[in-house]
Amino acid sequence: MAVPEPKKDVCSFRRHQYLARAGEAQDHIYRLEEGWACRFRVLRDGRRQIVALFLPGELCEPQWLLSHRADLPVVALTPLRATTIGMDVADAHQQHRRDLLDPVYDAMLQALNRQAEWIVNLGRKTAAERICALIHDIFTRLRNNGRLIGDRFAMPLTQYDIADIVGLTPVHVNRVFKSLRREGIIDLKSRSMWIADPTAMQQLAAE
Amino acid sequence: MAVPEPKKDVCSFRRHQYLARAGEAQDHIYRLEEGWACRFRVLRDGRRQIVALFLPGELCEPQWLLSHRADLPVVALTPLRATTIGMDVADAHQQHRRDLLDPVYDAMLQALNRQAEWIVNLGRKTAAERICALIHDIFTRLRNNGRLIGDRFAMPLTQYDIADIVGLTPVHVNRVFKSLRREGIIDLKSRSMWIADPTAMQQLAAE
DNA sequence: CGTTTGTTTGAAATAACTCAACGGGAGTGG
DNA sequence: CCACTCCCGTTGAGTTATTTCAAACAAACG
Repeated sequence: MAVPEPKKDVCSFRRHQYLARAGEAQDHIYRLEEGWACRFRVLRDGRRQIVALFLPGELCEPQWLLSHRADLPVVALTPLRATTIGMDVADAHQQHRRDLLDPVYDAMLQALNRQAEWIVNLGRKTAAERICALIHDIFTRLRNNGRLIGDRFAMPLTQYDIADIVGLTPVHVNRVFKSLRREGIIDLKSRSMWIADPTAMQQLAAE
Repeated sequence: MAVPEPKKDVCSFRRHQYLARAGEAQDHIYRLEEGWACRFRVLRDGRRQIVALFLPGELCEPQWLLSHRADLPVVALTPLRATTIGMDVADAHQQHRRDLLDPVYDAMLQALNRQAEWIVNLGRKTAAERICALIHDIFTRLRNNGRLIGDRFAMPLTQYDIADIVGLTPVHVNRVFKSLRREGIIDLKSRSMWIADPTAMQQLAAE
């Protein structure tokens, strides 16, 4: 009996284009092939906080397969190429296709753990520790997805983006970067980053 | 054909007793009947951050059914009574028992949303806003579970606990409480809390 | 080539922290 | 029943990390 593989449509987004609006119904999730995206929340007075970061090679918002709904907006941080994974995969439930479902559950569990980690970062770490934690997290995830370029990796985030991830001011993010650079811990030019020592970086992140 | 209902064992814990240690394998989850618990993380230098709060009537760590593992420790904040929900419920997958599974998935989705909300609170809100958000969240959840006592509700958290939730110092938590009390927004005595106006409280939480 | 977006820096203001001390209440043991 | 301890709440004074405001500069962009 032939079970059809789920169909994968390709789609692309411009920078700052929405992948989902708050409250919108969703009948598919994304897998990012190229480019970065994030989920965020804006308070009434304009304060903005990014609550999830999606890197190339990762599943974006796997929990939509359970909730069928985007609770928060998702927007492209860079130009983006993605494939869609439709709800038909959710029917794998009935088809005993754990092989299709496991990556989705896995991504959900990872998301849950990463969010817990960010609560720790925001609640209990200094500015420098938060930024080092972010850099180390990005480095590790890009490496896991085979996205290192020599001893460097893409860092397309602006200092405003980073500020909205680590819960600081863009100005202060800039000062921390300046200090990390001065001490030779990182090198960052034209959206490409190098870090001297990943293990040392993890220490600085107070992991 | 008779499908057996999942068996529910009752168990109880003392305050500060662990429901799970970090990294431990788990073959069941809990439903809290009475008492509060939390998941937390301690950094090497002792800084502590609570990343999830579990109130009476709620499922505790539903994602264990997927991961079979406690990534972070869970501890009782008060004396605790709970029932267990075993892995056999996970087999509901194969039995098409969505009726058993839905509450679990629902709890997972709620946990995910609450965590996102806390990232916003910690990243972008002032001390008073964070504490009001916590009070409002607790009030709402207790009300949803029918745990209000007249116009009051149980608040067994110490100011140390609260500090570790909202990412502040116990001393500063105390000062914020003092100010909320002075303005007649809350009343708190002998572990029982009253709030003047839930809607106003939500406003103070910067929503 | 002008415009916009992002980075960098300085000086002053402030929210939250640290340190230190005291007081009350709840157990506990004599 | 008292004394002792421990935990928790409370308060004050001084310090610091981060923000705010303002401005200039660089880079990307159409």
